[in-house]
Amino acid sequence: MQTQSDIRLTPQRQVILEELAKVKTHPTANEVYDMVRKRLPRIGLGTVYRNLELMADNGMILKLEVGGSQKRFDATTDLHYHIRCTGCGRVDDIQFSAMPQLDQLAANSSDYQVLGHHIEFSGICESCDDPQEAKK
Amino acid sequence: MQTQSDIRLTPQRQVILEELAKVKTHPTANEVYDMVRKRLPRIGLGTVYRNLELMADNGMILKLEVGGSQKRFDATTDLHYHIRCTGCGRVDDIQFSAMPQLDQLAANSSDYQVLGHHIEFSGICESCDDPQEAKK
DNA sequence: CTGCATGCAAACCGTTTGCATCCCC
DNA sequence: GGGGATGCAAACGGTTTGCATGCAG
Repeated sequence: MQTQSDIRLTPQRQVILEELAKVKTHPTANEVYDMVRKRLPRIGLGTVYRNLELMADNGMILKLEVGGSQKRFDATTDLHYHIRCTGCGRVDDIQFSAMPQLDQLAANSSDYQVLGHHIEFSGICESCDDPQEAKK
Repeated sequence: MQTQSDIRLTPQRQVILEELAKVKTHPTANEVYDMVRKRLPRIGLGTVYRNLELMADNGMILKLEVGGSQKRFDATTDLHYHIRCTGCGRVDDIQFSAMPQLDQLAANSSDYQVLGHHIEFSGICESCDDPQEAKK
């Protein structure tokens, strides 16, 4: 919960940030790596992971811990929801207003100190909306 | 989306199911393995994974694709929400009624064929509610 | 000159899979 | 006897980490 005060903006970090901001998808670390590598061919995958993690901790970007085996990253940090295609795994934004009041409900019905929430819808995206692919 | 018609109830499967039903937590595959191993010492981890996966496909149990690196399993299959402790990673149920109407909202504001949703709250559980542990 | 950041490669961890054996129908 | 289920161990994919080098302050 720190601010971005103390993070040095190295070329690598800047490029990661720019490339992430450039896409509306929610790329995995590897996808970010691929995008960034076009501009910085010698960058290491470890650096990408380290910096994505660091920026997420700093609140500069969002780390999405959605279903599926890979984490995804999002340059848009305000509260919004996502939908994941059970066919191909892609993740899109859901365009309706967030419901911060849910946190209150949760706080009332648990012993936790509630910090926030995330809603993840699942469905079939247009490209996968083919009787064949639909399963699994 | 098949029914449990065609699944053979082997001793291993039965024990997995029983042990899972016995706990209110949402154990990871490894935790299930540990519980089951007390009764079936020779069971393999692969068998546990295979059967959890199979039962989830059959709708007999729920596979929770929550945040964090591990999948968790739940013997309660009706729609309900969860809260995950950012300190220790434990997952508890949230006791308020589900909101199936959210799916309609999502359907209206996306090009997906919406299948369902899950809400995951995050917070600090009682045991971790110690200024020291709270971070990270 | 000092420390943080990087590239690289090896390690790690959760999960999946191939295979030989076993057991139930 | 045949097909699925099991135990075991090796492979796998995504992520993390140790380490030597590089670069900025």
